[in-house]
Amino acid sequence: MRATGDQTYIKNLNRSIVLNLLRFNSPLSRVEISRQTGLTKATVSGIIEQLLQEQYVLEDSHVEPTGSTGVGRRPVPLRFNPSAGHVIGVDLGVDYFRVLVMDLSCKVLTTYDETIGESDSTDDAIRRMVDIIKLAIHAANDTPLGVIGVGVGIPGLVDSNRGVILNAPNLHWKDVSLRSILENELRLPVFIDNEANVGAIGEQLFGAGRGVSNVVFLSLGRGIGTGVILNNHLIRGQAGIAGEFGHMTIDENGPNCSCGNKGCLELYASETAVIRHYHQLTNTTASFKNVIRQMEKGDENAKKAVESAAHFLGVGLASLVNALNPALILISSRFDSGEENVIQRVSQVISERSFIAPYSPARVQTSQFGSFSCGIGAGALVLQAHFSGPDSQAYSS
Amino acid sequence: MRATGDQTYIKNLNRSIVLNLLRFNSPLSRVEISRQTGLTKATVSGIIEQLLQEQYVLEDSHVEPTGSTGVGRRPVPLRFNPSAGHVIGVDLGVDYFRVLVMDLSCKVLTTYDETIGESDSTDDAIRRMVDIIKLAIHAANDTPLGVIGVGVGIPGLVDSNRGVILNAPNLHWKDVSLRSILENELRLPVFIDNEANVGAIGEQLFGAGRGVSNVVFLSLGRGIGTGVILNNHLIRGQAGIAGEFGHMTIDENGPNCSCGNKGCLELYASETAVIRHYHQLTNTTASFKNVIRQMEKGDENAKKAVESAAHFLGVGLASLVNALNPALILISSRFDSGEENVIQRVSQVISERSFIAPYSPARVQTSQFGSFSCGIGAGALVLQAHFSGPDSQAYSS
DNA sequence: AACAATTTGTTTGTTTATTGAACTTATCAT
DNA sequence: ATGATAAGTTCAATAAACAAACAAATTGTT
Repeated sequence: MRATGDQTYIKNLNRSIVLNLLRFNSPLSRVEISRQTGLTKATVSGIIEQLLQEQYVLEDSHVEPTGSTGVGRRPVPLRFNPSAGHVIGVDLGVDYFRVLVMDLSCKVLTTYDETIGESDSTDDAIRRMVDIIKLAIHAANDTPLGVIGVGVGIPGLVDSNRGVILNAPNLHWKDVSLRSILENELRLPVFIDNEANVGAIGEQLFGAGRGVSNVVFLSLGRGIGTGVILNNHLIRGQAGIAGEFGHMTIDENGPNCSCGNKGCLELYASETAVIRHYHQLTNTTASFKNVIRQMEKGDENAKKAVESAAHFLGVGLASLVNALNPALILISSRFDSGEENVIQRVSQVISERSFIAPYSPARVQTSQFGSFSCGIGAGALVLQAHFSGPDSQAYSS
Repeated sequence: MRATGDQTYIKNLNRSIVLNLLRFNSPLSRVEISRQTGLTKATVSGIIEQLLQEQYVLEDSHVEPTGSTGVGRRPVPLRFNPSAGHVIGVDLGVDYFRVLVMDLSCKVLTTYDETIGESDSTDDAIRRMVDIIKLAIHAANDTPLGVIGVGVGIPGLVDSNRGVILNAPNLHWKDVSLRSILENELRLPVFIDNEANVGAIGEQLFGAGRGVSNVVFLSLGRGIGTGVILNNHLIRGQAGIAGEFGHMTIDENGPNCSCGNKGCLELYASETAVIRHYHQLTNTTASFKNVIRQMEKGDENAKKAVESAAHFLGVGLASLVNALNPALILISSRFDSGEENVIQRVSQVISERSFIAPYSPARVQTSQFGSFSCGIGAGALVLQAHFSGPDSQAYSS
């Protein structure tokens, strides 16, 4: 327990409100902040003074010679200072990992790409990850806050509460307490979560989902991963492993899925599904990228395989729309082209099949960060924790 | 906006923390509250004094002659006083409505059952509802707080934010601003929501889901309605109409559903589905209750129809478990018997098909309030709003 | 029966962050 | 220059929590 209020609590609360307002709405003057938050000018001045000292915020002392509107003293523009510190985001993939150094607005400053060999053990991979992160930290510019934390996005089941990778089948990792391992090595706050969850957070805070409270992020790859944000909160469920909409049954008599179930969406709408379908039609084995390339060249079979995937994706997402009523669905995929057709098809199937759509349609579009979704999202995860105010969880029972 | 902190805010916050602690953990002494909340004894004393005055709380002055443990002054047991006021919950059904008068712990004190005729218009029905509610209010005992509000559970799409029934196909109601109509008539706070959402809240606060943070409530009737509580919050989505898992596609080539989609779960696992299936097998038309009765008598066809529904329910719920990672699934149905077999079957299918289950199993059981789920839940909806403290939604934008 | 020990609950003064109002600073228009 | 207006600061008042001392109630011990 503990989340009761005292003076410190409300100080933190208001400070956090002001800081977060600036974070996403710079520049703002003190008076403007006062108007938007309802705090008095005096309170805002005090908080700003503190934030200036901590360098989270900068005064645009250039006293903008913006001529124009209105008599009276000019407002001093205050800006959130993204350069006050760094975050590190790690995208852990099946045969690679990528370490990003970002500023406090999740702008990527440096990228480190590494491959993981087939023969590398879990320990080996983690050791190399630690080394690269340490290198990245040392190479980063000095800032008032330094590196505020490290986030990791993982393709698999992650208990984000305890910071444990429960099972990442593609990585062949199981029961790895990655958070505590990294925290011990790095002496920094570490956050880990599923790759799609992290992607959802990144897109919702800094990407295509900015300002939208209910967002579904869908990452289309070998499998299908989803991260769902409802009412500005990522859904995590009892053990922090919610969000596996890719294993929603679409045909209860369908083929077996690696997850043990039958007829999962993933079997019909992932890259793997496209490749398999194309193989069925042409008896040729092609990579996903090649199928797309073929499609662009006018190959009817490739087109068919992709359209089928889009259709099924629409079917699955229609269920999801009925269930969760999101305002926005973001799709992150590795299409080089032809993506717009897929989006359109998906969107159409959803509006045909979801009976909620007429009342509250869900927009479908591509994610903003593409292949960087996971890495940037991992950073966003850290920032979210760092900048979240005290959450009064009163009436918890 | 506005959710910033000042003295009043923290007073409310702490008051709400103490009150809610007592609400679900009476009796407690002042010191015990202090220990559990982290507030000082002095603060707790002050808050309790206020709550005693408002009669939300009572002192057990009987100075329990409980002999026993420990030296020192005996603690004064404090109890939440459910009789401080009343709530009214309305279960609006297809051909009936039911008005419940409850105390502040959602204990049902009086029940008014009314039928709605085929020929009654929406206006007629609402007028009668208003009359019965007014009657119920007048008939209720006098209490310090009186009736604190009215909740209504509705079988259809409800925009709970705006308090509007968007579409209740079975009722043939569309675009009804029920909340404002009732508030104008009754001069009381009114809350409306989908029947299953309301049921979920009721069961999670006062029924079989007490203390569980992640609960799925599934109401099995003509259709399938679901209410989902994640992290102690009901999911509502962008327009407040989330929760329609009954229209999840289970077979994308399945028969047409009234919702416009194909192969929805509802077509395979609702009462209607059982009736239809039984008809297919025997060419006899029987009510749901009759099918159950036949099953109890050993009718193999009836058994088959019910088992099939249970199987499909399991298939659907396995997807839902993968997607939302709930700790508990509560099923509210109108079985008179044989329910346990269904639950067991559902549970088994889920554990076979959900790959999340080994890491975080979802318990399946029957709801506590049965046919009262909706009415009690409607009351719980009001209580939840009434007793929820100030929610700091800091870092929003 | 008196008294120490112990625990509950109250009283009192201190601390702290917000508020509101008065005040200073800066800018434009006449 | 002067008045009007808006931005930002200063300062006393307020309110709620806190910490520590105190009062009350109960048991066990001499």
